[in-house]
Amino acid sequence: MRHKNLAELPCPIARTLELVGEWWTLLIVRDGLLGARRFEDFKRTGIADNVLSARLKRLVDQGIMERRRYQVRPERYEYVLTPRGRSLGPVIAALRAWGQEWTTGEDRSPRLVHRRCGHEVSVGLRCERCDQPLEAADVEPRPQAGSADADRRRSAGVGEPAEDRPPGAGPAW
Amino acid sequence: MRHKNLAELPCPIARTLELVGEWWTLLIVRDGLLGARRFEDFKRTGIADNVLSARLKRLVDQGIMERRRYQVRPERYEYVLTPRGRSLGPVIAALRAWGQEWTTGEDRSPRLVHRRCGHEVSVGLRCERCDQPLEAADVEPRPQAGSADADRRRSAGVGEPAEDRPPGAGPAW
DNA sequence: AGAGTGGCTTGCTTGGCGCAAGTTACAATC
DNA sequence: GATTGTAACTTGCGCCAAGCAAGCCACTCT
Repeated sequence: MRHKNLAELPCPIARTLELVGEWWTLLIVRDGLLGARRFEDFKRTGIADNVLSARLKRLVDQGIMERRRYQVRPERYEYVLTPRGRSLGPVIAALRAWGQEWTTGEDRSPRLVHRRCGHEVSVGLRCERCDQPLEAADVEPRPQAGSADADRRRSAGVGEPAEDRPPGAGPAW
Repeated sequence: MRHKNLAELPCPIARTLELVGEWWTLLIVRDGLLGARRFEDFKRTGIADNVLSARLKRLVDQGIMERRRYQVRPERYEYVLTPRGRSLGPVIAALRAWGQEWTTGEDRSPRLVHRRCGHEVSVGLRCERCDQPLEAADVEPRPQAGSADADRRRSAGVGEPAEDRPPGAGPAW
């Protein structure tokens, strides 16, 4: 039996994970962002050949990477991120930031710097109107009008701390 | 044979994925951020009982969630994110943003809004010095001094487009 | 007494992953 | 011209993880 198909859930996060949530996939995207192009480049992370082969194939099918021939005799191919793939940058940056803050271990990964000023770059939440960086505490979820979730929340009181729940029981967001 | 242990790689992204990269785990964190607390809440996404049970156990062991008793007879437990878990917010937000831009399908997921002004929130890269939102193209990777990667790059010319590589062959970052 | 609830566990089956070895089509070296 | 090397794969094997269904336990409710 295969993995359950997350793409059928009415949620963009689940759909994204369906495409890139398999073991190794986001590390391949990371390497792609850092300039890896060839099978051997990606293998260096420690992924098994057959798995790498399957992942690259799937990423190409999904339009996240592009397979291009860089040599004719013998035929050799390399893999580069498409715009769709490159726009996973913030996901990778967010994973990286969390790992740096909350895990310990060697860190030989390249810093990400602003090309113009050389200063280190961070990821974060931002309000487009206020044009300000936000903390998680400044943010709250708001069910979409007409969604099943909104209905459920209205009738069950989820989202508003309910009486039978301990204090601080509201959503973290 | 189990999954290979990504935590041994000298990379904060790999270490993060070792902790939350398993199938379903980030959807559980998503639900936690949105206020889910009980086994039944998390099950609603469609995850199998035994898998959910294993994931929650692991998240608790890792300090990402906390198991607390909310009722004595019969004993009932619920799961809430710790600060460590809540700070995965930007990861979830980045996955969500990518899914909204690059996948199609129903979207019943709650919007994330700025608590004060009600305006929708986005995630993105930011230079702390320039205090400006950045595009992926404004960002470049810079190997850490003394890292094995820096050495490899110097000798192999990775990072600087090499002559035997097609145009546009530098890192996307 | 019987049904329902919530948080589990157990057993079964399929398939994903790691590992090692083989394959193809060449180029380079002895 | 025979061997060695290289890059991108594929194949085969064994174990473990995920999905599914069922059962369990300690209650409460009808």
